[in-house]
Amino acid sequence: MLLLMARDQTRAKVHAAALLLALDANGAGPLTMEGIAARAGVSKQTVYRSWPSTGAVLFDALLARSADESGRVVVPNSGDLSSDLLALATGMIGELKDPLEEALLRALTADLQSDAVLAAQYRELLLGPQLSAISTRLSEAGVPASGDVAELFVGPIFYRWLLRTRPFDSEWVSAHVERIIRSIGR
Amino acid sequence: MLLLMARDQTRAKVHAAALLLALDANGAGPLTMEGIAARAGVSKQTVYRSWPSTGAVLFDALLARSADESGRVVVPNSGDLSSDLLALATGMIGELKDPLEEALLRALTADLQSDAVLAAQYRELLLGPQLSAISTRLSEAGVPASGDVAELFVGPIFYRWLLRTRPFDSEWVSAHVERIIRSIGR
Amino acid sequence: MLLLMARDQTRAKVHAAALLLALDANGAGPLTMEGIAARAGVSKQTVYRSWPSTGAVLFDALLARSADESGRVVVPNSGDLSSDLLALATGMIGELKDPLEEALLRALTADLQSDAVLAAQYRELLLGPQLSAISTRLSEAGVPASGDVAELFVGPIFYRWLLRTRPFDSEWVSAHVERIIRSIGR
Amino acid sequence: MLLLMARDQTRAKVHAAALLLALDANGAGPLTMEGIAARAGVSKQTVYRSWPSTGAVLFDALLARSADESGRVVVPNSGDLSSDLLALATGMIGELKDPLEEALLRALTADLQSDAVLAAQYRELLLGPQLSAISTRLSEAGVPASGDVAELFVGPIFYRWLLRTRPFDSEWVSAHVERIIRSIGR
DNA sequence: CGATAACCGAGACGGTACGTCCGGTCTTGGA
DNA sequence: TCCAAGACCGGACGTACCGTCTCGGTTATCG
Repeated sequence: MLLLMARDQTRAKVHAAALLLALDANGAGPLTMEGIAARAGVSKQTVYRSWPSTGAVLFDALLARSADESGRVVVPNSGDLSSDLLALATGMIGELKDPLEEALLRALTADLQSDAVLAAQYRELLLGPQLSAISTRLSEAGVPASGDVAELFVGPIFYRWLLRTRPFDSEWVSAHVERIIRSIGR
Repeated sequence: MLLLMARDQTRAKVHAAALLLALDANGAGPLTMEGIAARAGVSKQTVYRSWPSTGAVLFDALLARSADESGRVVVPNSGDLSSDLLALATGMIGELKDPLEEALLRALTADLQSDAVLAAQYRELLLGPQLSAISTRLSEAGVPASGDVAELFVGPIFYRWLLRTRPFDSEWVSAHVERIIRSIGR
Repeated sequence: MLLLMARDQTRAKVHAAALLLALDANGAGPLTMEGIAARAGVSKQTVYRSWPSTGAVLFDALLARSADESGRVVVPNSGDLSSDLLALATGMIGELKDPLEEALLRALTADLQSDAVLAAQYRELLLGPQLSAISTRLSEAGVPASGDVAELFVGPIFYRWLLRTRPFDSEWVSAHVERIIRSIGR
Repeated sequence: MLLLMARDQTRAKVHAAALLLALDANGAGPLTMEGIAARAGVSKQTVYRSWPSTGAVLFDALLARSADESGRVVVPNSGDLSSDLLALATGMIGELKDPLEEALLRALTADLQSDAVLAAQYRELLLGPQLSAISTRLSEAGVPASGDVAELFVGPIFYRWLLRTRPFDSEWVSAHVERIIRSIGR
């Protein structure tokens, strides 16, 4: 007979509650521990037992999604760097535009500004691997200073998204990739 | 005869208090309206009369600094685009490293994530002009899609600063400028 | 040519505002200086110049009404003590039931509990004369300890009104007067 | 093993604080929720959780005293109505003169003027029973309209106390009882 | 008639208290 | 043994009034 481990069930409920709240309360509601507990039908203490802050809950929910989901954005490697970067950028932007993902990331980004520990974890567990993957793909194409180029590639996308300067359109994406390619200089 | 410009005096006191608090309470203290009022020796209502949130105070303080200070970072125009961009990047990074400026901008950036109105003002009054100035300088040098290139220039700097991926050093800066120049393609 | 003295005009406006506010905000609204000033279309300072508290405004308004109004309840003296007391009680109760008067008196009574100066003025200028008049009428009828009897007459009316134990009806009033007459004992 | 009855303890602390504050801040201090919480060493929210206003706290404290204290003023029944009323009046006046009781009742009476709910509870739970007890005692002595006579007895005492017209002395008390007896008319 | 002072509206200001929300900790009672 | 339920202290929220103050713009007496 299977006894469901209450803890995992609880964990899932809390994650779901955090995602929902981040989604519909984006901008307005500040996403509180109390709110998450209430939405998850769980006592506050249960939430505090496992996570120290709303940011930690969000981060954990994000990690869980990464693990679950097989459809994570992955750096393609077809041999043609230009088309691979285009596909990658399109994938990243698609993810950033997904309402749930967007709400989650914006809420989390706000928390990162005032939580150094969380920020470090974010860099190590999410950002780092992503940048490394891109950097590795560039290295394989013989690009020098591949880490810096990876940042050149990702930076403007992040900048546009975070500060909402202008919406993403496909012309911009392809022009951006072309500029990256040119910047490599052979 | 002394004419007290009561309002301006108050405004200055609040600005000063916000700057100080953003400075030494960076990370730890969450910069509260109550705290600002107390530090400024001013009643809470006086703060609320003029600003709806801590973010608004910070933003206003930042604007006041921009107006006051003649030493704002300005886009140089020596005729040599490469050296001008290098000077500009160095200036921007210097500003981002200034403890006071840094504390201010980080606190403000956190607030921007959950305050759409403030975010819009920030884009229009601070970011926009900066990007425009860079874009104009690029146009004068005959660079096409100068707005996009300006973002390509600024984006990675902002990315590194916000996510603290790696510190800025002079090698990176000059390599970054070179990549930008190459990306223009002719 | 008659030049209206601005001050009296102001005084009248403030009185009117206080009466209106006491009337419709009875129970709910706590009758504030700020509210009175706003309702009177007068600056706060103008109110404070002439009265130290809301209670003082109410009291002054009440005094002004007493002076103005010729129809004040007065102790009748027809020679028949019994019918005179009945007329007096009926008049007093009628006044207490008048919505404006009632609102005014209840608001004022509440203030009296926490303002000793105001309470003393109230006793001396309003209550005292009323009790004295009744006492005098009783004396003229040869009633001993007329002051105490006056209180015996007034006390239960006030008690019923203030604590709202039961509504006044005419049977009670005449029975009350009969009891007072009997209590005199010759 | 110690089981802390947390709630009751809190309740007691709040009651004690309210009594103390009503006592020494009588007249001057307006008895605030914040003050009660501070004096009780309790958070504001804890006070608001259980009572909606200072009046409610006072009323509850008064009720608790009534329940505790065996020495409540009680209507005596020796068979001699006159001496029983005298004892009763003396007891009531003694209680009204007790500084703690007086402070409590005056503060509460002020609140009653602007809180209809509280006023109703006061009538039903404290005044009503008192008047009923007196009325019952009068009925047993064959007094007609005993409820009205009870009010005739209590009204002037309350009137003197509330408006502080004159201090109570024993001559007045016995004269008052005599007048009540005479008013019954056989 | 034009100066001069008093009065007034408007409302900023330093405060105190309001009543609410949330952060974290701790206790209790039922499963 | 675990956990929901929720009381509890603390602190910030944003608002309402308090009573004081300065500011301009009328009035209305007086030189």
